[in-house]
Amino acid sequence: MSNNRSKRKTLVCDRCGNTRLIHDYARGEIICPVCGNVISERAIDRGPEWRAFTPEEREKRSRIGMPLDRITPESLSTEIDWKSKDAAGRELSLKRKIEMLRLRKWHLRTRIQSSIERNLAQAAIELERLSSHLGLPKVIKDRALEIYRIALETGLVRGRSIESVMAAAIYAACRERRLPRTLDEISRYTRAGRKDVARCYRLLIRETPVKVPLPNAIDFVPRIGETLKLSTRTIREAINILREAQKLGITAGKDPAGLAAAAIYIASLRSGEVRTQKEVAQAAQVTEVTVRNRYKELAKKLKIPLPLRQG
DNA sequence: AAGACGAAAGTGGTTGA
DNA sequence: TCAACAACTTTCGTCTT
Repeated sequence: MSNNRSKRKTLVCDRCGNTRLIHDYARGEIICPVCGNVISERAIDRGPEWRAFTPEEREKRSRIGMPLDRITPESLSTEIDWKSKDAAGRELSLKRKIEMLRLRKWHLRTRIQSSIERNLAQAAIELERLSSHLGLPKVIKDRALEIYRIALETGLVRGRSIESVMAAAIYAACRERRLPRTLDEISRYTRAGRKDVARCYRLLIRETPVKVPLPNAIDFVPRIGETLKLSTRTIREAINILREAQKLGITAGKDPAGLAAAAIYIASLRSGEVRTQKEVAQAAQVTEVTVRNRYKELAKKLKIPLPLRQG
């Protein structure tokens, strides 16, 4: 298939010579679908070279984790005691006593402050690790840290891992900014696992003022379209299909990624930039069957005549 | 040979008693 | 806490191009 969008630099897999490479925007990588080679131009911060399909596998194969933290709060803090004597046991002057009182107060505050700061510092490391895996832009990272801070100040982190709360914060930030990342994608890189992250996320939504708009299939379209290297015209068409579907109210309760995939599939057939169900399904991270079911449904309800042929 | 199709059984999450 | 439930996945045999 010739590439009519020749602006994109043609890359060749250096292992098998394949030229049809898949751009994985989620991880900021270019991947060879033939041999699985990763041709990322960004040499740093690749995803793991292994793939895991079950939590057990993930556990077994993961070699990374949180840095060991031997610096406990106790080992760092000092105390200003309440005796009003100096080191030599002499009584202090009143002026000096008042000063010491102020110092103590300040010191105590600093310690509480610094416990939050320490947690945040740890969380920031985690954020950096996760977002480099996911290729997140700075706005999302900033917002995620903000949300995390809110969670921390609400006391949500206590008893939970920094990792999973941070993952939840990232997920919330992504949805808030309408840059959809699935829970799976985000939790893939955490030790905690999807379920834990989901629980933290729900808690986050319930217990804090952080509000997130409902997931919208249209938000998924650009990313899937990009992955499939579709023209903006086709992408726009897919969005229009979804708008129509939403007007008819047939999108409720359906996986937005599946709907987006179906709309893209239809649009691709219509525009002649044909993609197979398999390709679309892979890009949207749903199965072929779901694409099929959704697109049949959309075609029927929107009265799009079938079968669709290119042209 | 690859893609599309659909049936049937299985899975994980939600809801409501 | 349990069962019912809807949406999605897996698997597989068949049809179409």
